[in-house]
Amino acid sequence: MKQFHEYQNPSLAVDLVVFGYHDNTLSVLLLNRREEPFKDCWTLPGGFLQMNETFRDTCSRILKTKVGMDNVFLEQLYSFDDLQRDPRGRVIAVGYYALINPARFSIIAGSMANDVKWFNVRKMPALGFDHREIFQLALQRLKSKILYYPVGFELLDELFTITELHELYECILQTTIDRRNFRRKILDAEYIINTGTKREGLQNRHPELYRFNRKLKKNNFQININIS
Amino acid sequence: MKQFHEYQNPSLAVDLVVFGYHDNTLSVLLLNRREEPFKDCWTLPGGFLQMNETFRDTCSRILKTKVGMDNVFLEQLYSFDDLQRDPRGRVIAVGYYALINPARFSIIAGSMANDVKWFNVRKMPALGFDHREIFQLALQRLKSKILYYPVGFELLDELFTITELHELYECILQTTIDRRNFRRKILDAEYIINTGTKREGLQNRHPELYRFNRKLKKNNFQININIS
DNA sequence: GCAAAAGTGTTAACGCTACACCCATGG
DNA sequence: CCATGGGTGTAGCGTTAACACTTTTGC
Repeated sequence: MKQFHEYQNPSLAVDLVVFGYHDNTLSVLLLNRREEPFKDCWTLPGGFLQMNETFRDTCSRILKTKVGMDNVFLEQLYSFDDLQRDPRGRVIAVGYYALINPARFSIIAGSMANDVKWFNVRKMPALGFDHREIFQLALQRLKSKILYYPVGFELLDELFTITELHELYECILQTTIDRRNFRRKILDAEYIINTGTKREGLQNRHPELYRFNRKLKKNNFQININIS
Repeated sequence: MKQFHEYQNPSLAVDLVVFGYHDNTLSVLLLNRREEPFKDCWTLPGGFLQMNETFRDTCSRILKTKVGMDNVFLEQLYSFDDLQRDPRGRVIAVGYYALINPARFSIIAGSMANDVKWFNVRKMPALGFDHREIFQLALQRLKSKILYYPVGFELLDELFTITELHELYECILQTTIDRRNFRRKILDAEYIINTGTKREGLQNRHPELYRFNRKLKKNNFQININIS
């Protein structure tokens, strides 16, 4: 029998769909490649797995080195194994998506010049490799996840108003949701806690500030959408 | 820069959770290993990915050679990348689950002697590697999938009665579901088509036979469970 | 006719949608 | 005191859960 690592194995990469929410817009972080293949094309940030790394480790390393982010929400999406997906050879990619609050990091089209840029998810450029497929799966996953799991908090500040959370939901789901029904749903589910403080300095009534309830009980949560 | 495949890469394997339904019991196919590691332990069927294969190809090859099955429902579960998950070295496994109708295949504890056996999912033995984790994720996925997608048909015969489908749901979800409400839900969703024929030779009223409607419209399907 | 399972109908309770209304704030 | 958005309440509708009843078959 052959020794274990004498078999030829495909290369293993991680590709990241990094979602950020800012100014009522859901965006994804893209890199403009300097090298072939897909030179000068936009692609998802990604990198190869090293022997002593888990996928999460690789994701963290990429996020840290390429875009200066740390300690973010990460979830595995799917593994992409098409034989032709990388012109350099057999590369299998494990897709992950990350949710980050752009306000926490300073690289909004910053340090890496034109290399790194946020793109509105509704105005995506052509992507290299099979990254469009990965991106679309990530967006779809985010849409369904937010309906039954409190994932939106990763995209907002520590303290937020219900209106801000409401706008986030409308933005991600691309629908209108009744403001008052949304409020009741979210409060009933006990996903958020009233901090007692209010957002000051607005022209009108100061809304109450909430934070995410990390000790939530059960999955008694289901946003229903009104399509109109 | 190094050539592409000179990097050392982890080995890539596929592990399969093969579900079968028979006699009102949901079962999983396990193999008793002849070799180290985990010699004489029960494990999920699995195998290494070859350079010219997709994961699905690998799954099909394993199903065909190890248990003689062909052309079955397959879905990717998750990729397992713990550094220590295989004592032989770094092996990354992509979990898949399959749904099969045991009646279609003859290897119910057959050709491979004591090697291959169905286990009731409620009475699983200890499993080698991290296979218990993979199995549990598969079972959980099946449970949630069956609530919104007509996946149960893969486990039944071509023609089936509503009662049989109902029993399948109760078995997988481990609850009781009101017979009459279940019938209405399933019929309203138009997931099944009345064939006009009836199951003959029973002691009581002959139930109508249905088959799966492959041209279903939309995801207007949601089984709700009554826990009692 | 009886037992057992299949098929059909009904009702009451609940949850959701679609609203109207009041409140707080700055200008 | 007006404009603007935040906060609260509620009526009506639709869906669902929880049932009872009838039908068909073999013995």
